[in-house]
Amino acid sequence: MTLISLYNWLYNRYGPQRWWPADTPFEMMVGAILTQQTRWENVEKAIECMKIKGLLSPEKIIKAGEELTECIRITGFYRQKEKRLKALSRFLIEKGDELWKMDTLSLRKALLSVEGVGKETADSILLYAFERPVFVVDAYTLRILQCAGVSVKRYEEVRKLFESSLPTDVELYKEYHALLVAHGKNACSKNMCEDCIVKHLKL
DNA sequence: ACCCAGGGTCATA
DNA sequence: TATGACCATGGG
Repeated sequence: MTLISLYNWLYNRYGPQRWWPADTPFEMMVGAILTQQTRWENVEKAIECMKIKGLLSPEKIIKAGEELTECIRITGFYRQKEKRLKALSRFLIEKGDELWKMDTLSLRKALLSVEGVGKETADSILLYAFERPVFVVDAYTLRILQCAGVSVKRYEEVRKLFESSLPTDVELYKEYHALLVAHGKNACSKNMCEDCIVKHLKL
């Protein structure tokens, strides 16, 4: 059992996921902040609200007040997330187009310097907004590997494990991470390792 | 009533 | 480096 056959197993089980569900790179980045430790369904509501209020741009967000607060309240941690959205917006306005010319490593470092953008959020943005071949590791990824009997290491090591075991393919990375989340939500959430089907796959 | 969600930061040891 | 507290609303 390899990570490639795990992908095939997940794909056969759940089908194509077609992530990230967003119309623009900026919308994707906003979603990445808002979905931290939060159900995606509530993020969708928040983003829809922001669209209706015309707040879905960096320029509007840095100037926004109570309107923005009310839109994102549903996603929880909303005081933090409001600051984070503003920090991200300031960052994007300041850097402008040069971000798209940067090499992936520099871009990753730059993203990590933004308040509220940690490893997973940065890597999500790199993969889904900037289309860079970076494998996104999250809590589900670690848990599923654990369920499957793979000795789980730290974040960076797991990322390198996937990146070195798979062809460097942005579309593959996108689907794979989405599939891991799909399976995680379905059968491998917290304290559900016994029901997590991948443990029977013998990796 | 209780557990958890598509994390990150900060203080502490 | 590695834990733990904290952030906060909403769904099961």
